[in-house]
Amino acid sequence: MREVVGFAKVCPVRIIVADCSAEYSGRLNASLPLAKRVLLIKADCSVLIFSELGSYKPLNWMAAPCSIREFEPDDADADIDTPPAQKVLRVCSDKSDDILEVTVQHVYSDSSYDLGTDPGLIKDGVEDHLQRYLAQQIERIGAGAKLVRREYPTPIGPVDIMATDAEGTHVAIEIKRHGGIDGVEQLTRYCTLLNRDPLIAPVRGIFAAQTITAQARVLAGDRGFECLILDYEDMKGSDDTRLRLF
Amino acid sequence: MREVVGFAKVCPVRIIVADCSAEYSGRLNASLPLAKRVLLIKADCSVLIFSELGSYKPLNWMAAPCSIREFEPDDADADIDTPPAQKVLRVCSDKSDDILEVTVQHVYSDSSYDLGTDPGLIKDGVEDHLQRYLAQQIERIGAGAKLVRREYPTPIGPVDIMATDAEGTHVAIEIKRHGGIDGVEQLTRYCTLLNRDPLIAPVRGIFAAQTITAQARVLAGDRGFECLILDYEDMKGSDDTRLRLF
DNA sequence: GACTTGAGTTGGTTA
DNA sequence: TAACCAAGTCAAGTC
Repeated sequence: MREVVGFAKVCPVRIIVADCSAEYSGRLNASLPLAKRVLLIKADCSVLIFSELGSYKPLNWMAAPCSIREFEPDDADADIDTPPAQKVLRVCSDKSDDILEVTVQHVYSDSSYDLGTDPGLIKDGVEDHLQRYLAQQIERIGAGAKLVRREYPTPIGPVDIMATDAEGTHVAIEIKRHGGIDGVEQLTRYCTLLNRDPLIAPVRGIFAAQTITAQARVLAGDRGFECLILDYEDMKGSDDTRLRLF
Repeated sequence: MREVVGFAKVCPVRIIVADCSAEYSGRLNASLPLAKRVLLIKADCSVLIFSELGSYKPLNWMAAPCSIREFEPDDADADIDTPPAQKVLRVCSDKSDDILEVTVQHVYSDSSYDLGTDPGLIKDGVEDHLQRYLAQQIERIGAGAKLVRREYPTPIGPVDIMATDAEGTHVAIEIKRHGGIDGVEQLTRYCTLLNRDPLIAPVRGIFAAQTITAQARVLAGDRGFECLILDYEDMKGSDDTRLRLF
């Protein structure tokens, strides 16, 4: 095969529609049989291979930073039985020994565009809001509760919310959008640690989430934690920050 | 705005390069300022918006199943100061009330392709394979070891591999490709539970992975677990399933 | 730079 | 169908 030099320098973004097959070798090996697909080669040389269906995840890809070398077959590669591969893109990761090799058979379209730098996405997250709302509306864990602070620091990471209940007992709250076993484990680690501190012990644990899986609920019960279902819309409706504007 | 009918029926895959802005509203709100980007609209009407950089994840997207309606501005929308939007794509999820609205200002390219169904990806080297090989080659945990079964069921989920060692002591094995603290916690849960059963106790724990983080290693040691590094290529080389073919 | 945690996670398998 | 778990997860924040 003859190497074609300077591939990546043509243009920032290249879109190819072609019959292709691909082999990935790295943390796993993955093989993609010949089919018509969309190849997206971005400015950082990352490569994405898409089919007609499926989510935003490509069938196969190479993440940046990586390098691309392009090969064309010489006559020696010619074979009567199989149509000649028009080109091979060998994409090598710069960080590891991952390799994605794309063999392109027939090209339906190949075009390049300069998009320029992207101003980026502005997000307005939900999990963070759950935490903020519950901190604002801390009596949802029980009348007389008081907020100590959000993101209460410990040596093993911040507790989402630290509060005290009506009796003045400390309450550590772990918040999740969707509560699974992992979240209970996390809360366990915090409570175990906090209960070693005579200034803070005893510490109650509350596992708060919009939804909690059955297994997590059982585990939480086993660990002596209370489960609290959070109704996002309800909390949003009770939000009093709007009132503060007046 | 005037609605353009039948958008999604044009062709399975549509690739648009255009100046566009986008607003997503759903589990969170996300806003994308005007910039030149690549839009990929797949056969299932899912929409992906890419910039020049970043990983395989689009800046913004809508997952299938969803519906697309396309609008064009009428004269009433004309504005002297701002260039007129050429079109608006309103993408609505069929399952939830998620909406992605893409405003397209200037189109550099707009083409469609019929890719056909994809034969799909063939993978090799995922956790399942590690598990299968270790079950086959169970003496990697020590001479005289015997496999009890893979996916050994417990009330809190299946143990990856249950075995016995040369002395007949039960051994619970948790397998990960990359071993972190979570995996050790998982193994801890299993062993704690299993050790309560007088018919099974005592149970040794082995944390087996291709790589194990230093912290997980310390935690595993603290819990009395043995760590075992798995060499996938070596295990694959020792695979005896090929021999069974003869 | 390694590790931890969340994600509009996505995807697959099983009960 | 729902729940659980793995992912070539990715990406952000922290240590």
